[in-house]
Amino acid sequence: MANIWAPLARAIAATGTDRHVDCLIDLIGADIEHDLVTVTRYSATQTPEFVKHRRFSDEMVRRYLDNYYVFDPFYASWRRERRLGIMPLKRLADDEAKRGQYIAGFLAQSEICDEVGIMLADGGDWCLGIFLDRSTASFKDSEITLLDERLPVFEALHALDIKARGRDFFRTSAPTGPGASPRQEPNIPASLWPELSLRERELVQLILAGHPTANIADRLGITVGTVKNHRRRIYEKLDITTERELFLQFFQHRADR
Amino acid sequence: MANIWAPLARAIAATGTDRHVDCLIDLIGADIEHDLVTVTRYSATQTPEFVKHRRFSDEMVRRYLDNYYVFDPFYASWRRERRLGIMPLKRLADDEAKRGQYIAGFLAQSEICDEVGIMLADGGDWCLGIFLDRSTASFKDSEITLLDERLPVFEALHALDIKARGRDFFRTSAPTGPGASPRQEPNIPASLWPELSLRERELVQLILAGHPTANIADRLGITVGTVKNHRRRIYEKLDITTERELFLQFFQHRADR
DNA sequence: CGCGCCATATGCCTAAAGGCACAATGACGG
DNA sequence: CCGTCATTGTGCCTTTAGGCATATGGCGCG
Repeated sequence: MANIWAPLARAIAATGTDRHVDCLIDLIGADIEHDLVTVTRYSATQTPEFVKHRRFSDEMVRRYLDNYYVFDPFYASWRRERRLGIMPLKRLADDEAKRGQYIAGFLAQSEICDEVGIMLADGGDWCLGIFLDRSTASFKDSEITLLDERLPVFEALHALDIKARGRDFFRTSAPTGPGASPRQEPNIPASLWPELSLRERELVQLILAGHPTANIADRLGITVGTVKNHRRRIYEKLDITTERELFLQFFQHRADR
Repeated sequence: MANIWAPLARAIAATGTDRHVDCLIDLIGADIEHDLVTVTRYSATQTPEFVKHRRFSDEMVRRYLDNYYVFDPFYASWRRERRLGIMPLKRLADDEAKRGQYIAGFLAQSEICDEVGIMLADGGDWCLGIFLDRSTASFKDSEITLLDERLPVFEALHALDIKARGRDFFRTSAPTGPGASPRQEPNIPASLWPELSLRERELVQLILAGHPTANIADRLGITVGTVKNHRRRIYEKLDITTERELFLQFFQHRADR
């Protein structure tokens, strides 16, 4: 336990730098024995990206991206459910045929007998999957519990890294609404207002683009009353009471960058 | 030990925000029993600043700043040695006469029997001192050791906060309350909207700063009707019809720079 | 002197946002 | 199963912004 503090301090200091992922791996694996690590990015709509590995073979990376990702139960889980958190391989209630192929084919060839994924939100419909792998012994429940306890720290570190890098979330095309028709719509970074749900972010995007409530209702196919409800909920979460304060918060965020 | 992870995640997420110091206090005191907390900033050349306290008295704050800081052994240590880290009161190899006065005078009046300082670099010749205080029992060596182990994490968090704020000197002034009271008001460049009169520019400044019509009327000593007239005139000149379009025009002007 | 601009004021009405309460449904986790 | 959250909906009321018209006085300019 005492050897967690140094990797933790390093991971904190490394947010926003190129060392972030490496330090995050060090932290996650600090007192969980493992034989190798793979880091992959999953999207709900695109093929996975292989980010990094430790003690894994480049040949197996190539095979994964060529073929085996199709059978990857973690990837399938992300596409189906978008679930974040600690995910042990043996808990994936996946299609048994696919999981069988993943284990018999890919994992066996990689000499992996068990795997646990740490799925962290990565902006948009992407997640970052950091996988600890074992060659001979399976992960114990106590080890999974340890990772579960520490998950909020991993998530906070990764969120901070995204924020420090200032990546934008929405990329919208040109709007064609009546009234306010700006040439350039405000983009809301993923790191801004993390307490908002996806729907609420959609609402905020339209509000900040200058659309009045009735127009937003039309666009989203909901009633004016529902838009008002969302507005109230958003204002509550952001501790404001008016639309103009929303503009100001956003303006301040932009001014701080 | 399991209850360190939630405050740790919160402290990570709070870096660069107004909540940083509060979350840092929560983290430091998470499983170290204490009765009250004081947070002070020391410079090698200026008088101390009292940043924040928990369960301490405003009267004692006043007395400290009026008089007792002169006898503060932590302050003296900082001025003399600039030493950072975990500093228990009983380890301060200070002038015994001064330490005696601090304990007999200030600490006794505050009903504090022991104190440990966590001294973090704060930019320039300043440090941030977060002090855990006990009223009845002294801090144990094992508790000090625990803080020593965790110090790199506290340091990394605070360094990250400084970096995120982009300031050489960290300043924790009173946070602004909810509502439209921005830290930084929009400035309207002279080249923007040259068709506006001086008075109209004054109005726009206040509108963009988030003030509603009634508030603007009060500030300028005119009636609500007059403010509305000005609004109408401004909107005519800028070929818009609503306040939100004014925000958008301004926002676009800023985005274009 | 007349005109236009600016700043200020009044009155009335409409549209829209905000405030509040309540309700239903589905998904998720303990 | 229960509680929580997100999403959607309804209704009623109040507050505020916007729309429109009119008026007055001061100032500068042709």
